Amino acid sequence: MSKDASRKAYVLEDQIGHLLRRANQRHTGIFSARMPDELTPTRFAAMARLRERGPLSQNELGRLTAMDVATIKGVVDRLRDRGLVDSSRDSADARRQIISLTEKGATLMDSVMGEARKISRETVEPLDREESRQLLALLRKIS
Amino acid sequence: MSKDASRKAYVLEDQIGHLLRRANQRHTGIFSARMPDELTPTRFAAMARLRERGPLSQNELGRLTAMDVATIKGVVDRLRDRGLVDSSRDSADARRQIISLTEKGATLMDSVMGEARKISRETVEPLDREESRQLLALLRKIS
DNA sequence: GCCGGTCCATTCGTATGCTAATGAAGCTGT
DNA sequence: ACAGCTTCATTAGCATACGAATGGACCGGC
Repeated sequence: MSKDASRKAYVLEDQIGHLLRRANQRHTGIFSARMPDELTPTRFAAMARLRERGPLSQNELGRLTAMDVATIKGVVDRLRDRGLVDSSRDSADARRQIISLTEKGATLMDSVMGEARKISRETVEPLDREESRQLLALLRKIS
Repeated sequence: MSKDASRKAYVLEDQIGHLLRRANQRHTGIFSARMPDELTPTRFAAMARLRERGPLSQNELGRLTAMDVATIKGVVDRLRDRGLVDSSRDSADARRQIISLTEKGATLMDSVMGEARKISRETVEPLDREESRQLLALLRKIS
């Protein structure tokens, strides 16, 4: 009795954290099914930013993609290993690594933008247009 | 022109994947600020299931917490290292590892359930009651 | 009773993701 | 000019997370 009262119902399925984690799993699953192997959601995000903004310092790229310095470093290293980005010291500020898309990286991004849009749509496919608009708005509020 | 047309506006901030990732970051940040160090969101989820269901095979525990076999193994190993769960071979099925909460684990869970509820509330704190109800419903639909 | 298919756990490799510590470089105020 | 603060990048350590491969155990049908 008192045990039940102190427990109340803690239903994992109703917890925001668990639901966010599952929704994320759904998205990354769809992403990896549709995208070429050398792209992952985080790599794609970094390259999308570079495509949008042009060359950026590694630190700035991390901030603009919500990755901390350690994470963005790993992502950039792996993109460089695959020839999708280049890095060079900033001549004006020797602390900075300037990251830029290579030709190969830019071409790849051009070729997958269509898929990226499909992935976003497929992720919210169980929702109607108004629901998915709402979901984006609500997520934006807690980001 | 044609370049702009082929690109249209691909705004990272409007992509469901990016928003889910950011919302998740928010949640895990709040979680680690409020919970004791030995608990992480995934560990907590596993222990919450054990608390709710009693002893489970490692495989079943993984399914019930949406972790694949490799992930749940690591989580269980670390919980066992900390004395929060025990594991033993199932006498009825020699393939299975039965995972159960230890006394220490059960006591810890009892002591943190209040915090867990606060974490869920704080994660959706920017939303009003109706909005957070909607968010949970929408996320449930895409899980 | 055993063969083939399935299930369970483990291991390996790779990728995010975070904190903390370190060191180099830049910047600011005096 | 230089001391102290801040910024940038790197590294080490730990914890998810997943696919693929392996090997052992179960189970169904024959």
